[in-house]
Amino acid sequence: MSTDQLSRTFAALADPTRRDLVARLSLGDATLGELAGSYEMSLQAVSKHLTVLERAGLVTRGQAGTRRPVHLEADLLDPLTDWLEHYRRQAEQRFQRLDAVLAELAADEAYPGTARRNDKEER
Amino acid sequence: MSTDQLSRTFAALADPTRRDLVARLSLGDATLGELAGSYEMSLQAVSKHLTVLERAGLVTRGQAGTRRPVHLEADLLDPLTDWLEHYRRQAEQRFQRLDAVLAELAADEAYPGTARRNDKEER
DNA sequence: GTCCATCTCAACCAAATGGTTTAGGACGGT
DNA sequence: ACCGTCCTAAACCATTTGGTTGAGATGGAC
Repeated sequence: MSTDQLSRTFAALADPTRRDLVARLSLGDATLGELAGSYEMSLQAVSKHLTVLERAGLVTRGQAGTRRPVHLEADLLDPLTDWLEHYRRQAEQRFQRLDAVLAELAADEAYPGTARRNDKEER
Repeated sequence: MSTDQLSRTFAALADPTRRDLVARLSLGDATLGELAGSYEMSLQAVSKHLTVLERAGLVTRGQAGTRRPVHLEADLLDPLTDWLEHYRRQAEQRFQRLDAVLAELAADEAYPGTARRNDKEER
């Protein structure tokens, strides 16, 4: 899991049960008991999953008597979205540049037989 | 890792080395040897990381003689973004509804002594 | 052909993950 | 004061993960 925040958050969402918990909590806070009812596994297992989400900062647990309402901190999803968008964009732009290069090559149909092989890098 | 696509993809990004590989590949294709130079770990370890990215569909390996250029399939990041955005939005909307309710309560200042307890959230 | 570079495969290992069971602590209601 | 509910803690287990090393394949260059 590698201890850094982004890794913890991605790892937290790399499990269907945990994603389902996030989905449920996006509709409103809930207690462990309420949540655990929906899954096959033991209540303790669900609690462990919540702990994982908590360590990623995605979730906080309140205190109301013996109940512990669980609350989703949805803002914490933003860094992930940002990361994903950044590199998707980067690849997209690079692709468009490559596209432009190819278009230019097509335009230079003047000299045909030039072995163009692997122009892999342009960075 | 749980075998489903979304889990595999989230899990693939839950590692700083793998995220770095994606970052590098977003700038252009590269071979295993080129990539592996940048990391402390063995070339085989980097290859394993690439395999993880490959099984998540984020990366494909070509074939050019004995070289295997690695290519980022940046589109595969979209489902993650979609998932994240969906639940962030959901929570956001719910929060706004709650906000409206609270505003309405505040408007009903008729009876003053109502214990308001912990309205910890305000963003 | 021989040699070198690039990459894959397999065995092995320590540590983390995802679950279980059992036990116990803290509150609220009666 | 007692009981039941809600939750946490801890020990244990199987499997996965992230790394290592060593030993081939495979293909290009000479």
